[in-house]
Amino acid sequence: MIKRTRFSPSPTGYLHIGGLRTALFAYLSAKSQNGRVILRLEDTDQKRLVADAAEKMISILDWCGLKFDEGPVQGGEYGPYVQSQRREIYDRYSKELLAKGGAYRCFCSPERLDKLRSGQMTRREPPRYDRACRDLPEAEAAQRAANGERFVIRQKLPLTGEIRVRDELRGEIIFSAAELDDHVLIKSNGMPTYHFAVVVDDHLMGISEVARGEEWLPSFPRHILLFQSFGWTPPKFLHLPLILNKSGGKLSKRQGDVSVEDFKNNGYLPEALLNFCALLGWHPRTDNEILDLAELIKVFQVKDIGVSPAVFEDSKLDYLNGSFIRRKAAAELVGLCLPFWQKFWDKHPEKAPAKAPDKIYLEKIILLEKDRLKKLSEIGERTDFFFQTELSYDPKMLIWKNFLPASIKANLQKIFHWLSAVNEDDWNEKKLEEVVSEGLKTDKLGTGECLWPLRVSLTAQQASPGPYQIAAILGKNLSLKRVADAIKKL
RNA sequence: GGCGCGUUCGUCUAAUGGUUAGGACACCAGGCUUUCAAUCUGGUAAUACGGGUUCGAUUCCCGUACGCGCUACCA
Repeated sequence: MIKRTRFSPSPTGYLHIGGLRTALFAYLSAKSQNGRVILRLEDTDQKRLVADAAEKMISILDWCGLKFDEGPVQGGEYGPYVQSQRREIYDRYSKELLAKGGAYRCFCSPERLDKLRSGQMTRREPPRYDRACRDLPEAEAAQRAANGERFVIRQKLPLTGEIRVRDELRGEIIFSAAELDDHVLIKSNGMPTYHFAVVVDDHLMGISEVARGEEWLPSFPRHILLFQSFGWTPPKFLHLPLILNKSGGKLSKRQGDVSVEDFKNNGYLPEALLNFCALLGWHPRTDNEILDLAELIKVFQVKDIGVSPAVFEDSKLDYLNGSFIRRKAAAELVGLCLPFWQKFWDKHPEKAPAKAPDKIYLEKIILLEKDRLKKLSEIGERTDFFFQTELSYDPKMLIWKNFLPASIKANLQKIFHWLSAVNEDDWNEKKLEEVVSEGLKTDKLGTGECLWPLRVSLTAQQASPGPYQIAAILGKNLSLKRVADAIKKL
């Protein structure tokens, strides 16, 4: 039988890193076994819906590279894949459940329930529905409903005994029936709650394995019981450990960037995000941890997932991002960096190039920078000197260690002299290095006292790639102009 | 409060009833280097606590502590 998993977010906000990890594990679990992954939108709480959230969620999942086999956009034979469009289905099955005795109508008013709950709280009792309507005669309940009285449908749970459920990661978990209350399955507006919709949909959509957050563990027995009331075989369940922030708390927007969209805008690659999420609670059998989606699919195994919560700490994410940047070809990186360059130039118009730089020029720059880049968003700042004609900087920057300005000036003058002699056709990294090294040797000059000021004169930066590489890209005219400018400053 | 889940270097994690408790990131030191990266070499650093079981426990059991989750007509 083909494995079918699903990711079913609620479109009440942006996809965050925890959601991405859940999606990824569902995805990997299916894809590592040639299964299918389904995307389903759980929008049964109309009050909490956020405009555009569904669209954004779908597009960011797509950006991440997670391609679903069935879902709201691509359709499929088990649709619709949006719960709010499945009301008739839930209606039908709630009637069936009522008939089977697995549920009952409850006419209690919200006011009564509030009072009940607050009374229980003050008496330090666990807040629980008192099952007032559980034993209403069916004829009476049906009559009241027919009269238009508002009601909800509650699950009729066993009063005693224990409920044994199996989580694929933790093994058997035992709950006491007495701890569970008859929670709402169908709200008074006719919409199902999560508990009902998830069971009906997972069954109807042929889901064979559910990966979801650990926060669902407490309601897990209810779901199993519901499957049983319908006479359905439940799928396998994996409750993934939660992801915590650095201080051990819940991941939240206020703590910084948790939305995948933010990571995208800050220059992270989807490969790195996916790889990082995979490593949160899962580990490969081999020592190689740097894996893109295709590689993850190859080595992923459900049994390698751990059960303890993971703290989200982004230094490793930066490392992975750098690794994936280094893996990319220059041409592709240029395309990826372009929006970030543009953003930088928009913010610093004085540093923007006069005319749009050509692709070849950008590729050369990328080749120099890719080893140094941790995030694509750094590209503008790191490479600004490539696009300006005039550099402004403090002349002190040109000074190497304790050298005197006069001797630095003399060194730059020599370098200027040597470089001037290079033919424009020979102006390349190798030739420049040759010429300067030769000059240093004959004049018995140290490298630091010459190359440092040379590099600063070309870049106006404390840290950058080497001067030969930069000069080669800048060209003879601009390079010499910058050295001349530096000499004037001293 | 009740119920549930969890606890190995700072972080992500591996391993085993007997190991010098392994790897990765970060950090530190060194090599390469004009700088910064990349890269290479090395280093610091962990089994929450208390009881059992056992010849032996980090591993199995119990308890405690701590953390997290749930306790809605939210998901």
